[in-house]
Amino acid sequence: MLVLKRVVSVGGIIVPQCTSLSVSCFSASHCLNSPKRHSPYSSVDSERYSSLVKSVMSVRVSSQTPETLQAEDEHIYGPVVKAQTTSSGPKMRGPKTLHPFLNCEETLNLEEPESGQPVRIALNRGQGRSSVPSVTRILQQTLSPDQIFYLERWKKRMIAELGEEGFKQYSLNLFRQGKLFHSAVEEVLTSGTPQNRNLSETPEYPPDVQGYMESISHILEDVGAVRAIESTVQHNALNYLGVADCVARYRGVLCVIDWKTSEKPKPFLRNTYDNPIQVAAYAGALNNDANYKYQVENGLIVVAYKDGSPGHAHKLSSELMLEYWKTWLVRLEEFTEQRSSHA
DNA sequence: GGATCCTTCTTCTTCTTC
Repeated sequence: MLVLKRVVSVGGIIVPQCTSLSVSCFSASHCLNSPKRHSPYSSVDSERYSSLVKSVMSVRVSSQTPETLQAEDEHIYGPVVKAQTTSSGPKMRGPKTLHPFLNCEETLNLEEPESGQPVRIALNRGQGRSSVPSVTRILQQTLSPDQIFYLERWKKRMIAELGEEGFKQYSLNLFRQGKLFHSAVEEVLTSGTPQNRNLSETPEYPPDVQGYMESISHILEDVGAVRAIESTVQHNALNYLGVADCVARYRGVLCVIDWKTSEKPKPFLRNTYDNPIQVAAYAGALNNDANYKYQVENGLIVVAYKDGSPGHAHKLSSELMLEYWKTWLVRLEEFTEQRSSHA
């Protein structure tokens, strides 16, 4: 049975998300090319029924909408300068074909030994890659109008509080902490297996990183068999690339892992916004990149907190990964359309 | 040497009651 879990707005299009997809979908790539067989919702005219679906599926109903909030903000902050929109043609309803998330055609060496140093393929933009867009850029340029609205509102409020310069420093500091945290995680993971990492001798992290590392120490204990770290993945057929944080086993399951720092608690997967799409995009690229001789179906988003409170590990099952992969394909196609209309 | 790239982050209603 299919269960309609929630409704996600993708570039202004309401996409019903389903669970309980057939597991057999992942063993044969042809299944991915015929989603209708598995999801009756994929044939729904989502534009026509979007408001209905939204009102039915929304558990919590707020009297405030982006529209009413915008009117209020305009009153307080002045008129909004709207970004130019590019959608001149008919609204896209989803990708015409679903490219396989897994690459089943190539001979894969699943028996590849997992010991040894993790792979780290550096990003080399010089080798004809300059025109290949990145996962981050694609996600940033295909944010939904709601996402753009809330992000802009947040930014305005922060600037009102901190001033332009204060906000700039605040943002730089968040980025700096994120980078330091990534380096520290990398250092721990390359220092050995969970068993022989010397956890009693706590390494001296920079003060800004100490709390984050404490926050995820219980999660790192379950991460082993690290295969790749900060490694470039490129989907040659779909023409995009990215740098995956980590590929390793979490509680025995091979995952693409993304490490995140956060100021706010993110106890649920839905609190991580586009992060699951990012992870699915990396996994799909890795699965279709000849540099990697194995396939990864699962994902993990690890959220760390500065005050050292227990971090969250959000598991992305292969079923969920496939759902987010489909969402990624929509975003990718939207980006490609944007690009061609600008050319 | 400088410029550019990929990342690093940032959003999710309100204030009604026990």
